[in-house]
Amino acid sequence: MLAEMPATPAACTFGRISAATVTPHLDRFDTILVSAGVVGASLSYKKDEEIYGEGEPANYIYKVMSGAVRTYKLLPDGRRQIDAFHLAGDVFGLDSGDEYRLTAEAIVDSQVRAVNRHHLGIAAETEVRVAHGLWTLTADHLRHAEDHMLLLGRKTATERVATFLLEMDRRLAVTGLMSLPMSRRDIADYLGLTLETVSRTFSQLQSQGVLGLSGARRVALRDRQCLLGMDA
Amino acid sequence: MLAEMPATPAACTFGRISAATVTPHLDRFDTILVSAGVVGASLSYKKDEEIYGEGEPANYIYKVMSGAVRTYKLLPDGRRQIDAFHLAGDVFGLDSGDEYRLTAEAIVDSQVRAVNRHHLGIAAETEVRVAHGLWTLTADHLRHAEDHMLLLGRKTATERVATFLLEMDRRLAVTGLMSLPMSRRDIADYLGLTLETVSRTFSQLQSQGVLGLSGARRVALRDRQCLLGMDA
DNA sequence: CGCTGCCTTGATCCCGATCAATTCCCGTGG
DNA sequence: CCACGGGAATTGATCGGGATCAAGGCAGCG
Repeated sequence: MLAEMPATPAACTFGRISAATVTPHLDRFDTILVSAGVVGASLSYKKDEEIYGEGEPANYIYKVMSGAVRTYKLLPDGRRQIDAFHLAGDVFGLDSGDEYRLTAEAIVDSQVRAVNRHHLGIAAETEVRVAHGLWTLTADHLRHAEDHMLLLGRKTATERVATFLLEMDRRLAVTGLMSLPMSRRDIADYLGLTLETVSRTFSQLQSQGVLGLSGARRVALRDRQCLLGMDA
Repeated sequence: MLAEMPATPAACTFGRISAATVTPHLDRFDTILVSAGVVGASLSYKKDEEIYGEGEPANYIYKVMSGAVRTYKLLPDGRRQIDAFHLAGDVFGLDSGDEYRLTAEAIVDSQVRAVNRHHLGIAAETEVRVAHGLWTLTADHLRHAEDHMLLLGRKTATERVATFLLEMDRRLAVTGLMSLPMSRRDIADYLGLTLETVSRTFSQLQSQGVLGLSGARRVALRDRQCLLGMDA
């Protein structure tokens, strides 16, 4: 088993789920794993550590247990497009095909669960729920990508930021206050903007009272209705 | 059976494949159909006719037999983002979930084959090849979406047009001359540009000798190497 | 042959990018 | 606890690519 682990994980434990950071009930991915009869390995990555690189053999499918992960593509000159942020509970790395089409990096110190793709593939051939579950997860990613293409192709800077804030609010705000794991540059590369434009738009929304900032990463949405209106 | 057909098709025949326009050998989608034991219905749509609308119940999965189809999303004020062009042999409409997330329209008079999603879903539960095939098709769409997000978020106008030309060349150029089914506006809404910018970029590429235009829709790539360089 | 919709081309504008300082946190060590 | 260093964020000034506004041109089709 050890031989098939991704290279140089910061830490590595087997067969034990660190349940504290993910809701205890079985989600769709866990159900797939149970159906497939595989467990996977827990791995830890430090901030900015690469989990896998574009073009590498796609041997694992991952689930975020704690922390946050970005997946992105680069142009030869370094321009970067982040296609998604993956938070606790999210699955990433399920590109079909032999190679990863994106690079994945931990945004902050993160724990992930890595599941061997080959094992899942075998299970999918006999256990329909596994195949169906993997399809559904992929379709969810496609849905997000479709929405994001509309944002990148047609929305204004303010609309992009409003969409981003509502998405993050939905995904990680428990109390109405959210603490963003990602930098302004990450947000910019996700929204197809520059970090300056993101920063300016945040400031503008704050001065309009739509937003509360306590430190750059701590955001409180004060007027969701207004943001929904800006979202277009 | 008739009751489950999409509303008001321009024409409708059953159980017969108009094989002239699609390669005769069984492709991946046909293999799925054979495994699932379903055939589907042939339908014809006129230029600009809607095949399905965003938000409608997603009852069918389609394959283009001849012609071309665009799938897109709209913002409330009419801004449009085309997420993909579907040409002969392509499958579209396989959003998982109950509703279509995009609108599909024929770009030119087109024939499509419609397959009942419910039947496929049932087949997928017993026949693993069906489930696996649907997953793979969805993953292909996701791959395209990932590439397109990079284009929409980070590429310049010239790079976008170069990418588009190479994509169309790959997909529909048999002889080195291709005849585009879509208008400048369609191309613009696909690339996240205005039709004027697309037109200007075409003209510029022609004057550079990279491109040959004989009528707006007939394009010959004279220097693929140069386009590959521009593609970034 | 003419009409109508699509396309091209031109002139100008403006949103977001770029260039350029500060300023603000936040983590670290004293 | 506070002082400090340095990366991250904010803010300002200016630029420019692509959008917008506005005519023509052309081709495909009746």
